Amino acid sequence: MAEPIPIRGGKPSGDARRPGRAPAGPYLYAALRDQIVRAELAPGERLSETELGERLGVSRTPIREALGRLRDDRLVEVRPQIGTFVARISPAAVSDAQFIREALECTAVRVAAELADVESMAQIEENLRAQERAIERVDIDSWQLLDDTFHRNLCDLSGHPAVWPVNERAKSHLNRLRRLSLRMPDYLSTMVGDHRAIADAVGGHDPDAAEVALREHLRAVLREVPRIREEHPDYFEEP
Amino acid sequence: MAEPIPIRGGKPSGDARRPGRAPAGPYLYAALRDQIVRAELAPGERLSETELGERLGVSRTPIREALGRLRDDRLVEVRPQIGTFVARISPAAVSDAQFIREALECTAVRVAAELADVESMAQIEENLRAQERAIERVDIDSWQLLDDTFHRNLCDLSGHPAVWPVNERAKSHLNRLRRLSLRMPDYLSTMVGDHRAIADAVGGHDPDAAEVALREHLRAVLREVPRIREEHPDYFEEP
DNA sequence: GTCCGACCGCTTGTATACTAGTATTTCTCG
DNA sequence: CGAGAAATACTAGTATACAAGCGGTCGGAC
Repeated sequence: MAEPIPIRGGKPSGDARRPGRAPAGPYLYAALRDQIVRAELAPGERLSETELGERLGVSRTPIREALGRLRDDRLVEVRPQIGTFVARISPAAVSDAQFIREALECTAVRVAAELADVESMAQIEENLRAQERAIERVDIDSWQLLDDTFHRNLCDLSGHPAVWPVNERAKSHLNRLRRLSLRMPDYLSTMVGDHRAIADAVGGHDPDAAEVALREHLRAVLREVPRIREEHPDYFEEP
Repeated sequence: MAEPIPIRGGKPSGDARRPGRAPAGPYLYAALRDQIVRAELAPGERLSETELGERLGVSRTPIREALGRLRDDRLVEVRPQIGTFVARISPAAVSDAQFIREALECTAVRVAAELADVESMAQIEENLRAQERAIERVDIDSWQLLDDTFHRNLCDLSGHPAVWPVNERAKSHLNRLRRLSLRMPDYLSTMVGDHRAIADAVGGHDPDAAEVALREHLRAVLREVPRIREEHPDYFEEP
């Protein structure tokens, strides 16, 4: 697992300190969530607060705060007195997350298509070019960040910045699948092609076309589920 | 404020114990959220973890857990070393919450209208009758619970039970306004009339009519905002 | 050989203590 | 009398200790 996170109040590990000495909870939450999404903490794996604290160089208290949020996100399951377990991927939870994601992002993209101005489209264009550069470098990590930024920018273009945080947490299960999808050949090029189609519809002020393109794009990951399940049956809940 | 909450581990206050001795955090979260929604904890009011713990008969730890979730819901703002403040109602947050609520509930009701069967409609009918009885008794608390159940049942009818918890947390700001709306004469009768129109469209398997009726219904509370703001200007953020 | 009870090791939930930061109040000096 | 500095009181964040519960193991009895 990761080396101890340098944060305020934690036992010194080397002299590395996080700039600004921000509270540890949010940082730990992001770090643990990322490890779960990347399957570095495998579905079904048993965690303990004490052990996580020792590994990350902090006491149980900020670990508990982070795990509390992960429990809210349904990424871990806490069983009192037994332990904390990385949640397995539930087909029902995936279906629910997909429903929420489509409802939020497709509604937002319609409004974005109505409101899009030159400045917003320039920002989206820049993001698309960065995605293409990341693919040329086969830099999957960068591409994934840019992918998220693309979708976030569209949501924010609706004028409702609170949509993205809600969407992001609701789609945690999908993020796990998306991460597992990335190793398919030509997958990223297909994704960027979809992104360009969506951007063209938004820039052309066509809400219907934007929604259709986005909905189709969002469903791509679901088509990967059977293959992912075949490669990683232990990642999934029993049906 | 409320008398101490009987929970596991807390200092005994009388001998009342909650059945099953469940953890305190979720209970405190619900209690504090309810007090914020009811404006019993006024917007802008300064809380401290120590004081809340003393009032509620528990240590700071479960209070912190509850406040962490309330912070996620944007119902409180935590300023380290200064205090925790009940969030004022932000017009932008209200607008965002309304957007999310419409996106989720209107998408869900369309699916519900397609899937509704006799058993589901019977459950919704029973809820509507209970709403009418609550209005006859002028029992606003019961009605509000039934109102939530009505909307929840519609969401659940989409086959995606995860929608409601996401929606419920996202619309916390709207709940505050809904609570403040209830004292209008004839408001509840209008609400139940809307509910019946929605139910009729769902039962009639008419997704378009169900969405239109629900969207109009959901927007009713926004029309109350100017009056609420006039009566309680201190509840709102500066524009 | 099987079953049951006791014990141990681990867990989470909560209480308490410590630390660092912030704001307010009080005191001193010009 | 006002301004600035120092002291004080409060806060949240984190570390640590204690309590209760759960599951597994081992030993004794049948």
